[in-house]
Amino acid sequence: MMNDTPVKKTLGRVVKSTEMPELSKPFSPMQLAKAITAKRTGMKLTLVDVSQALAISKPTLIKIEKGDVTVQLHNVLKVMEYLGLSFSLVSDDIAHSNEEVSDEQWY
Amino acid sequence: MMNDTPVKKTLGRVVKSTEMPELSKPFSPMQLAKAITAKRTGMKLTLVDVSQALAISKPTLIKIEKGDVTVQLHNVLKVMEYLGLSFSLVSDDIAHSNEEVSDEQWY
DNA sequence: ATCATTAGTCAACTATAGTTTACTTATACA
DNA sequence: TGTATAAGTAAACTATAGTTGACTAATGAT
Repeated sequence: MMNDTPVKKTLGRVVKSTEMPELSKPFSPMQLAKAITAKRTGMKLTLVDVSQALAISKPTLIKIEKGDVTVQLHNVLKVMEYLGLSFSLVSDDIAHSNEEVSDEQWY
Repeated sequence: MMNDTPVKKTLGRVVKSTEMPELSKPFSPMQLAKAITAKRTGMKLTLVDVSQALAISKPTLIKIEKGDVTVQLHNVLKVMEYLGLSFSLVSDDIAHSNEEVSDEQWY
């Protein structure tokens, strides 16, 4: 199954651009990792590009893109912001569903 | 403005339950921190409760609940999972908006 | 087949996150 | 107001994430 698409690079070079994972699926460190790699390659940036721009070492960046969670939240957030990725918080509220729908009258 | 609501604790004790932040607003470390505290207090768990359950020290937990980002992603995720919180990935796609809306016919 | 360029690994070192223990402050209840 | 419980802080120590520099492995172009 062909999962990668070649994309033109700045200097006229072609690089494998890894595919963006399904953002709708439940969050996992690997999903995050893949999204980061996909974004970076899609933006035609090398590990060194990002590494230099954010003052993060290449090995650390690689850890992040491998889904290693033993990294500082700080570093992950820096990378995400730089690449235009963000989180959204999801709470397992176990449905307040019906009772106490609101203080407001809605009908 | 009254921002906290007292809630019955397991041993018949009343504790300030901090309010859940707006999950719809843009993500920030502080939003995450507040959501975690809100969840924990809402579940009537003490810092020590969580700290022991997850084998994370109290100081580290406090760092997390203060929005300090110099903590391991690993620890943040453990706490979130335990409390029933999760992330959802958001990508600033800079609108593919119009062109190539979909492969499918939708009208 | 060779040459750039990028990705990924490794080892030694440095920086700092995380732990433990103890203490202080705040909160709720009697 | 005193007491129990929880939150938060501080310091010394330990564990480990992160860095640097050099090296190897892929990948794509010519």
